[in-house]
Order: sequence, then structure tokens, then C-alpha cells
Amino acid sequence: MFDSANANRTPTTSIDIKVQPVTPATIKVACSNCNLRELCMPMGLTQHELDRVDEVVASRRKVKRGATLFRNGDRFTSLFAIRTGFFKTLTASEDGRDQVTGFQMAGEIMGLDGIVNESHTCDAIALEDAEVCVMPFDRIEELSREVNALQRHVHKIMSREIVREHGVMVLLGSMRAEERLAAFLLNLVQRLHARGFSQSELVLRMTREEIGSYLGLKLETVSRTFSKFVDDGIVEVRQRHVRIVKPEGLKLIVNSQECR
Amino acid sequence: MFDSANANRTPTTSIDIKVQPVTPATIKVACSNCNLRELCMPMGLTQHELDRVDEVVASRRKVKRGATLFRNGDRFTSLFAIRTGFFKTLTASEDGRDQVTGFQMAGEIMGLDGIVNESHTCDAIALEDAEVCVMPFDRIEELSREVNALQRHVHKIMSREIVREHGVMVLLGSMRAEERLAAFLLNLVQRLHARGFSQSELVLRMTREEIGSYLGLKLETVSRTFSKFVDDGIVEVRQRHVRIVKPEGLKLIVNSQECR
DNA sequence: CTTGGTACTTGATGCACATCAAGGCGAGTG
DNA sequence: CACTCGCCTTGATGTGCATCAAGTACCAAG
Repeated sequence: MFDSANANRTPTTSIDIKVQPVTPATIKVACSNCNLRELCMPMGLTQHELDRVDEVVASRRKVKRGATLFRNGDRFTSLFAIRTGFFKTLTASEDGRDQVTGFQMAGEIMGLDGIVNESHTCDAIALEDAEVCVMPFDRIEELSREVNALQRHVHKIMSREIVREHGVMVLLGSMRAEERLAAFLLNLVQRLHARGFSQSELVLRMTREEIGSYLGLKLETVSRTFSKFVDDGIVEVRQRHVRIVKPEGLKLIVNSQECR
Repeated sequence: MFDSANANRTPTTSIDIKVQPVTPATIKVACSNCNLRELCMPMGLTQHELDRVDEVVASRRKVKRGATLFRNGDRFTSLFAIRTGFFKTLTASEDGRDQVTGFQMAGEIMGLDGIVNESHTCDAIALEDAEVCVMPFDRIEELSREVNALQRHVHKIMSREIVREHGVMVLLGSMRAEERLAAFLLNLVQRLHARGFSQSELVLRMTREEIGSYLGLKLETVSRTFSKFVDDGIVEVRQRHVRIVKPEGLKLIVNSQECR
């Protein structure tokens, strides 16, 4: 399960959203040999279990930059593991107010919100061309009854999401603008680093407005705060290219909590 | 499973925290005849499944007002279903900043945050004398491999928590003080109403400061906002006793979104 | 090249909420 | 009864961020 990003993939045309059934004819691109498996697969499986887990991915789907993977109100059937690309999830309250509730990158799972009412409660939109593994949820449930490690893994993924959101609540409820942005940047590089990217350089896939929406700030405030960090020599910013010069500087800001 | 609050309970002394093993000697207080089962049990079980689910609750535990059920760093072993009483959960970031991340009432489940790392990441503190059902998580996992409805139920509970937190993120990220408090009150009465209490009257179990912490506001702001609602004739407030005079007034405030 | 559009930056001003400060109310206690 | 303590209310003032506004940089299309 949770197969994502592999060099061996079938060539595809660039139709906006395309479903590729996984059949014997398709070149085998299984979770078991996916290079993201440490990120999204349960560890310590037997070979037999690994083979079973491969069955979870029903198909793959390409999502063009700007396209929607699923949207609020869509019937829930599957979870999605990101193979490549970058997403945002948008939650809309009844009254039209909407807000970015997360940014997801390769190896992360989307769609957990849909389980309760069998219908999604947020929109998932690709911020760059992406490919996801489609994992029908009833198949996940079926298999996780048989493979204990998979069952535990599913529980952990959901629990991790709950804990992550606790962190965002603390951020939104008690941090000042500089602290929020510093925490955001640190979180991003940390996740990118876990995927083999630089610890100090990153390319933002989202606009200032999207960052602001996520952090509960206006885009002008995000921009100003970036500028302040640059003035203070903590980061260098050119467009969406960010280079963290003093990571300790950011950590210091997050832990300062002079306010509230 | 998820047995909570029942009239038939064994008499206990008032030792601060007390564990009551469920043995044949104990008067039978099973989920299957718990009056909260519609809230926290999967529906549509066969009698046999019901009997199995009863086994999930290993013991019960009383928690005095102000006492801690579990705290950040405690080893995770069990989920807790509230039988009676009212809790808050507090999340503390490394730097000592802490924040109320939720208020839980009878029929609700606590401890989901502990699954990922097998250790709790928040404190659960009783706001009034309470009793919880202790449900060892490995027993839940074991049984949910056999009872499909239970498996689905566990997934739904976790997904529901994720969706709830999305709502809080929107609240914290985009609402003004009045909107936050109005949304908070509406949420509370709605949940209380589902438990058979009044739709218009409620007793707050938490201080203004705790409400403020949850809503990302200072206690003075919470107090002032209450006063404003009283001036506008939307609610009546006497201490922690709140009477909602115009529920539409509150709904209007939540949906106004004039700001941000 | 020019043109247009989107994303971003920066300045000026205003406002919502925090902060600081001074009581008031109710409950428990000596 | 007075006393204390925790919790709450209310006023005065300050400030962090939103809002409004103008202008710049970059990119894609003509």
C-alpha cells in the first residue's frame, strides 16, 4: 500500500486527470519496490504480507497543476497516497469562508476526512503536476483485518494527522506572525529533508496568499514577515526560492513566545 | 464498546482515581446496555457481535475534578470513553506554550493522539468528577479485525476528530472574537442537545480562561464578548449558567464573516 | 519587442484584540 | 461575621496585524 513515486512508470499522455488501472500488462510498480515505502508503508512485513499490501493500490491517477483530486461533497471511496507532486487541502465552512488546512507532499496520505460521512469535507488541489496512488478504502479495511501491521499503520496515519492538527491549533491560537512563519518554514524543510532534499533550501509551491490562509494571516503580512527575516539575515528569498541561512534563528523565533 | 454512563453502577468510595476491574462479581455494566451506546457504539450489530464488543472495556476509572486522566509523555495503552463528566485536553508545545485543544463530554473518545508514537501528546484533565471506560487499544485492534462494524467505527471516530479539528482551524484562522464565541456556544449546545439536554440552556464547565485558550482569545475578550451578547439580548449569562435567547442571533454572527 | 496578468512588495492608516489595572461577586473558611 | 481566594467584569491604553492603496517584478502570449 501507499505506493508513491517510482522511476519505472508507464508513459502517459498529459490528459488532465487520467486513471491507470494496475494490470499484469502494466509494468509492475508496486509499493514493495517503491522508493517512498519507508515513508508510507508499514515496516517489518513478511514477503507474503508485502505482496498482499501491493494489492491495495487499485490504480494511479495524474493530476495537473491546479486540478482538483477531490472536492468537498464528493463521495468518499478511496484514500490517496502522493507519489509525486504537491497538494493543498482547502476546508470550506458552510458560509463560504475557506481556508487551507494543509499542504501535502510525496509519501503523504490524503482523504482521511472523508471516512466519517462517506463524503469528502475538503478540496484537494494540486499545486504542481502530481501523481497519486488510489487506494479504495474498503480494500484497505479488508486487508488490514488480515495484516496486523497494516491495521496498525492505518491507525497511526490517522493519529499522526490528529497530532499534526493539534500543532496547527497551537500555532493559530497562540503564535505571532513571525513565529507562525518560522514554524511553517521549519516544518517544510524538515519534511523535505526527510525526502532527501536540502535542509537549507526549498522552493515554495504555494503563493503568499495560500501560506497566509494556512497560517491565519493576510498575504501582505506573510510578505512583510519574509522581508523582515531577510533583513535580519535569517533567510534569503528570491521569488519562491527560499534559502535558510540561520536555522537557529528560526528556531529561536518559534520558541520565543513573548506574546499571549 | 465505548460503554459510558449507566445508572447501574457499583458504589465506590471517593478515592481520587480508582480502577474498577470488570469481573463477574461486578454488576454487569456492558456497552450493550449502556444508555450512551447510540453515541459511541457501532450500530447494527448482531447479538453475538454485541457480546464481543462488550469485552473491549477492560475497566472503569473515576477521575476527580481537576485530576489528570493521562498526560503528555505518558505511555499510550488505551483509549478512554467518557461515561460521565467533562474533560479538557491540553496540548503543550516544546516551548511551554500550552493550549486547550478540545472539550470532551459523555460518549466521546479520548486518547487518539497517543497512537502514533505510543505516547500521549496532550493532557486530559477532568473539569468535573468523571468516570471513563478504559479500552486497551490492542484489544480494540484485535476485535476490530473480527467485527467489521467495529473496525469501521474506529475509523470513523478518528476521521470525525480530524474533521472537527479542521473546523477549529477555520475558526482560529479566520473568525473574529464574536464569531468564535458564537460558534463555540452553538457547538456546545448542539452536543448537549444530542445527549438529551436543553437546546437553549447550558452550564459551562470551564473558566473564561479555558474558553479563551481554546478559541485563541484572552479571558478578558471572552468576558467582554459574553457581555456584548447579553447587551444584544442574544444570551443571558449568570456565572457559568448560559441561556441562549436567540439562537438565530448566534447563527447570524457565525455566518456574517464581515472580516478577513 | 509590447501587452496583460498574476504574484509580490511596501507604505500609510485603522481597528480588533491584547495588555495593564482596578474592582466586584460568590463560595468556602476561620 | 469578616476574610480570602478564584473567577469574572469593566475601563484605559497599546500594538500587531488587517486593510487600503500604489507600485514593481516576472512570465506568457501576441
